[in-house]
Amino acid sequence: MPRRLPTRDELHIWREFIETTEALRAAVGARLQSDSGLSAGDYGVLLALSEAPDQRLRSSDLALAVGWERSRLSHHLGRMERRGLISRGRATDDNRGALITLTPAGAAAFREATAPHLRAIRELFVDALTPEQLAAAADVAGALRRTLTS
Amino acid sequence: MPRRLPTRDELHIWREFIETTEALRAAVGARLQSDSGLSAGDYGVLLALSEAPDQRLRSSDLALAVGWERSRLSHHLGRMERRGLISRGRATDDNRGALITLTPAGAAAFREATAPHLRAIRELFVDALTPEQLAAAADVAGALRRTLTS
DNA sequence: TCGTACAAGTTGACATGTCAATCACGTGGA
DNA sequence: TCCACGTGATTGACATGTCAACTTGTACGA
Repeated sequence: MPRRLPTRDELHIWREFIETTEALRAAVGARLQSDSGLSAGDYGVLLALSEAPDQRLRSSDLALAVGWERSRLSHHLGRMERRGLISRGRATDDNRGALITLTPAGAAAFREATAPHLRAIRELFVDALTPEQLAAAADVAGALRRTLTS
Repeated sequence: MPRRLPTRDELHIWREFIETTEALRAAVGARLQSDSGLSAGDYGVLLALSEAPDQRLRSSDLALAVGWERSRLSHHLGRMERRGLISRGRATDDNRGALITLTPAGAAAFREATAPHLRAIRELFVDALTPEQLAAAADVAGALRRTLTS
C-alpha cells in the first residue's frame, strides 16, 4: 500500500519548524561569535576539553564527545590550533593517537564565552517558551530522535 | 537585575532539541541527495522557480522566495548553472537584473525529486509525531519565531 | 545634465562540512 | 619474523555559507 503524502498543513508545519530551528541556531551562533569570537563548533570543542581530566583528550574521544566525524574534527582542530586555542601532541600509549590539549588562551576564551552564551540560550530559547512549551519541545525532540535512530 | 542562567535541565533540553533538529535536517537532506542528486538548497530553488510564472524569476525575487542573501544565492546559482539545472539571462526592464530560468533538465530533476522528498518528510517528521506532538511542534516553532523576529 | 546615492549582482577570501584516499601505527596469524 | 589487515588521524577536493569589496546600472535632486 502506497504511503499517503503530507497534507498542505503538514508541509507548512514542516517548513516553519525546520526554518525556525535553523534561524534559532544561526541567531545563537551569531551572538556567540560577536560576544566571544568563537563559533558554535569552537565552543563545543572547548567545552568538551574543559570537562576532561587534565583538559586533554584523545582525538577520537573528543570526536565522540562532540558527536563529529574524525575528518570534520581534524579540519576544525587545524583551524583552532592556528588560532592558539588548542594544541596537538602524541598519545603516550598509542603512537597513532593525537592528544588534544586546551591551551591557556583556549581556556580563557571558553571562560569568557560561557556566561553570554548561556544567557543567549535563555533569552532565545528558554524564555521564548512557556514551561509547557519547553516540555513539549523536549517531548518532540525525543520522538524525532527515536525515529532517526531506529 | 542580572538574568538567571539556564538550569541543568533547561540546558539539557536545549542540547537535545538543537542537536535533534540538526540531525533531522541532515537525514532529510541525505535522503534527498541519494534519491535525486539534489541538495536541500537545490530543491528550494527549483521549487520556487517551478511555481513562478514562465518558470523564471528575477534573482532578488528568487532570493526573497527562498529566504537567502543575494550573495549566497549567486554562488549557489553558479553551481546549479554549471550542472545545467538553471540558466541566467538579462532582465528586459532593468539591465541590472538577472533573470533565472528553469531549464528542462532542472524541471525534470525537480519533478523526480518531489515525491521521494515528501515521503521522507512524512516518514522522518510527520509520522514520527502524534497529531498532538505535531501541533505542539508548530506551536513551539511559532513561539521561537516570534522571539527571533521581535 | 551632472553627480551622488542607492540598488542588483558578482566575486574573492575564508569558515565550515562531507567524502574518499592516504599515511602511520598496532595486532594477529602464517 | 613479517605481512596483511584494522584503527587513528590527516589530507585534498569539493559543496556550502558569510562577509566585504567591487561593478554596473538606475534614480533623483541641484
